[in-house]
Amino acid sequence: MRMDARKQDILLAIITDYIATAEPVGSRTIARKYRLGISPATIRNEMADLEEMGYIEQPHTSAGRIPSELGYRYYVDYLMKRQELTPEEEELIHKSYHQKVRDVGEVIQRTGQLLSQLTQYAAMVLPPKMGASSFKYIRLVQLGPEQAMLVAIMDSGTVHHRIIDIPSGITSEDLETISAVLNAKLQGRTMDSIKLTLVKEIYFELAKHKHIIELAMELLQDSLTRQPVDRIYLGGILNILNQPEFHNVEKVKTLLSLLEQESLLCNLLADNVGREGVTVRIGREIRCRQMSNCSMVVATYRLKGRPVGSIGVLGPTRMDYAKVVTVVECLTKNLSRALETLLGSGDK
Amino acid sequence: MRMDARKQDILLAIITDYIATAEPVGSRTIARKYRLGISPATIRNEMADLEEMGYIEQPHTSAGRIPSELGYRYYVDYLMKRQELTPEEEELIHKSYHQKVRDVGEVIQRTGQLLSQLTQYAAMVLPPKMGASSFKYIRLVQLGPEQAMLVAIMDSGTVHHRIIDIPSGITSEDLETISAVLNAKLQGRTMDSIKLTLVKEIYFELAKHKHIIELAMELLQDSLTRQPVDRIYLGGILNILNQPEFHNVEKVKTLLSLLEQESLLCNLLADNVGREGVTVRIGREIRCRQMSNCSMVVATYRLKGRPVGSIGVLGPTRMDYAKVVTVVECLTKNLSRALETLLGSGDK
DNA sequence: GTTTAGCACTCAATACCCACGAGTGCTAAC
DNA sequence: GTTAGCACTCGTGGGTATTGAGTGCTAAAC
Repeated sequence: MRMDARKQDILLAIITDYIATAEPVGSRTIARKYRLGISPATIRNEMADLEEMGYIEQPHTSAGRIPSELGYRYYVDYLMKRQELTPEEEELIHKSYHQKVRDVGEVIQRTGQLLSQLTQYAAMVLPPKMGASSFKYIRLVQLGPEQAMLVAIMDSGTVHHRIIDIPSGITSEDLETISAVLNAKLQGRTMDSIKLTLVKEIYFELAKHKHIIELAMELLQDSLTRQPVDRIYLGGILNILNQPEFHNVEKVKTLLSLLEQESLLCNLLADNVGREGVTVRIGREIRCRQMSNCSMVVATYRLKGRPVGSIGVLGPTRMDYAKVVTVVECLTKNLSRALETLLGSGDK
Repeated sequence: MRMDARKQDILLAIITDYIATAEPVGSRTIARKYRLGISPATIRNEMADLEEMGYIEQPHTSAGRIPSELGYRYYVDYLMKRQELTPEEEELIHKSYHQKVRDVGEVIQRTGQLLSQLTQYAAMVLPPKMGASSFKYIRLVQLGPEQAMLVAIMDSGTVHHRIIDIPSGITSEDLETISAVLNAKLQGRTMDSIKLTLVKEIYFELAKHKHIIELAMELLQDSLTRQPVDRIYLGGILNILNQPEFHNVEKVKTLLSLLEQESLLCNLLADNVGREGVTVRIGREIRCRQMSNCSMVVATYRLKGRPVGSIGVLGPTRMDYAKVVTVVECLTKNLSRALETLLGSGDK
């Protein structure tokens, strides 16, 4: 699948130039800008080959060449070299992560902002997955005669809450009893590890409060299933409008309509959780027809060694991969570290 | 400030037509479509008057007229008649508000979705203001050796939480003591009503735990100031791109850059909290230069009689005011009612 | 005095044409 | 294998003509 050195040089030149200018690049341009020591005519011959091999294509006969998806893939896999961050960028990152933060959401948000700011594309951050974190504290608080608030604090530093209906006979004391039982049984357990046996135990424990047991069970069940529908951080959409490929409003509309579907984005990101390193998805490699002219760069961050979420950048296929990959990698590490310190070495 | 009936008819025709077509409307069109029993020539004369009075203007000599901001204002104040909702729309609203909801955020979100769906413009919803609601339950839970989670449940059904640093000497029991004191002192009090005297009382109570008192105070203080920076619901931006006035990408960019500044939107909405009924802000009446070609329709919703937040629609000045005003009014009522039932008649 | 028909005028939008130039592929010479 | 030369393609940009919607004004009709 590798090609000879000169073809590589030319392909690299084409891609580099196209990423920088967004204009189809011709043989003259390459000969002039990238001193490869060969004439335009030779370059043309090589380009004809490259086109036949599927790495580049021509928008129309009298235009230069642009990279194909295959071309980008080759570039990302073999040609691209990391583009180190500038000292200013390093500084910005460092400052961002050393501000005082109050909750996980804030760290997530700050990461997203950095991501879009540094790359100038759209940024997405999937918050830490609930399933892998364990219960720290659970509490039911009466709100009204028929409503109560269920609050669960996880060791990952997230808080989940919801209002539930309760039968009108229930007193505050009842709720406290339930809270106590739930705490005793669930503390330290993860969402994922709540098995039927455990549920039975709780059931047994609560037998004396039979009138509320169904409520409690429903509630548990529901929490289990509903959590994954968490909100994603999405920012820097504006950046993407500065890209020439989105100068026509139709394109913008199709893209925005996709970005409005959070669940779709969640899935795209979640697919990646657990993978090692930085993943680059080019064009149709994102399994989404309307994003075929986009690319995604995604990586997974970890908490206490476990992969819990991922961050990603979305831009046109003509994206500055070298830069983006570096940024994503760097921020993944920083995010992991920030979460670690935020949530203390409160491991177990 | 009122004008004679015929001028009103013509102004109404111009605005109605322009809202529907987004095209400058000429005298012929009016004579043909709106059978006012007068000839184009007469209409032209009247139009010249209306232009002189400032209600309409001409993009260029050989085009029809479009309403000016003043024209829209006159329309909204005197000419517009409510456009009732269709049975299907009523049905949609009814269904949305009778689904089971789990927390206030969900109601907010659903309202926002309805708002953008029914109007086809961008929708904004400001969540219930914290300041006016009172503490129901407060709790500090240890997360790690130097972190704890502070959770506050408000009677408005919202939950606030943040991670705080704690000196490493503190035990879970300490935290429970603090929680107990805070609960005793703050339960039933509103954010706004926490005065210095109360803070002193808490201070006194906690004197024996002197080593953590500063923490607790800082925490309180901080909660007080930081809460208003709450997240706003924003949706249906896509709708607005369908409007012909946003067919050029530059416009889209300036608008989006504004919409990304949540705090700005919050202020725009918050300005309105407390006002009776539905407020319409046309063009530069929104105090924001870059939104001069937009209008906002805003209304305040209530909880237990107190105004706590507001909802609004943002669209081009050429907006279907009749429809939007009806929708906003209707959803405000529904939202108020939904919150009321969600949070129970747990009044005090 | 008000309304209307007629008419000359304006001006954005559209279509069309043409020249330009960037870029190619091919051929033949080096 | 490399390169210079050349004919060919085709999108772009600028200029011009045409069109048509709409106006303001004037004079006649009501």
